[in-house]
Amino acid sequence: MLDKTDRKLLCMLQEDCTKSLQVLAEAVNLTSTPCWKRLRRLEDEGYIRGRVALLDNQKLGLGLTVFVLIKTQQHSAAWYQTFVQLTAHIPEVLAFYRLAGEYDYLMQVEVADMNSYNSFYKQLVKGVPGLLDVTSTFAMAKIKYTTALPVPE
Amino acid sequence: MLDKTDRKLLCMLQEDCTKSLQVLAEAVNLTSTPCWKRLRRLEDEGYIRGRVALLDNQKLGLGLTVFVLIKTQQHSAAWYQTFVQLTAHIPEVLAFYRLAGEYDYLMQVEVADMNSYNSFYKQLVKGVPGLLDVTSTFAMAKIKYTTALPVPE
DNA sequence: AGTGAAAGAATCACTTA
DNA sequence: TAAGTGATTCTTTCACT
Repeated sequence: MLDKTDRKLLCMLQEDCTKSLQVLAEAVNLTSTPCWKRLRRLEDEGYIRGRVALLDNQKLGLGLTVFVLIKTQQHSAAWYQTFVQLTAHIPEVLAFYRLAGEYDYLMQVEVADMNSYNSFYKQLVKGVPGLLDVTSTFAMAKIKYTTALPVPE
Repeated sequence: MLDKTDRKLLCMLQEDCTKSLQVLAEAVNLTSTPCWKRLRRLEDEGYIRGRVALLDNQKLGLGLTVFVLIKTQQHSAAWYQTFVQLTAHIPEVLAFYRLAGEYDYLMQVEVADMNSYNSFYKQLVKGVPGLLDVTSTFAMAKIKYTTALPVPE
């Protein structure tokens, strides 16, 4: 279980994981060793999945975010396998969820422009048979995007 | 502009930013100093937005991902301000996009369970007047979720 | 782009409450 | 069981080549 100190550490690290042990330790009124032991425990127990660098979409020339809503009639395990194989490994697909509701799947796709999206789209509908409805919804503005989860009390 | 070495460094760091300079440098056939200078440049020029720890939803008791599709008739700047103020600062809202198409906004919300989502939902529809259609779509499975952007050639 | 030195941070064995 | 000290080792950073 997590105490208040653990939660504070997790919050700080999901904002910025370059903070040094010293800084983290001071913030929770510890010295570096007990703080380090906590971090290691949080990592070992799986609270921390990893530490990553976040890159800038625009700088990389990725100007277009598309949300793809998909309906299908195929519900066999084999079809699902193929679908996931063909799509989840495409680097432009950042997120991919199976949904409950009107649509069966939601995909977040990051591409350079409409041209690139067109290529992706063709690849998708050609590669995966049995897609009933593929609705592409384009993002006009990114109001918020964070990787920081709400850390409960 | 980015050369092949820069791109490789960016790719490695968006997988795991705890890699030491030595490891990174070896991977791109450099010694640590020139490698470090590149990283600093990539950071200064804004290619790297930050380095963060990724936490585990389940471990934090966040078992429910909801995508909220919103239609509105309000399009004034003032209304938009209020809407964004009231929603973007809610920690359960991880992502929030303005869309082109049938729906006006898409929100990704991470909560513990249906109960918590109910609270969030009530807070949303009470706090923000003029929401025409708020469709909550629940994720059944997370097939893919990555923060790693495709790094172009 | 590289060398080598200096500064800084993480890690650990051991001690204390 | 949790925190602290101090030594060791590993990393980052920088002046200089």
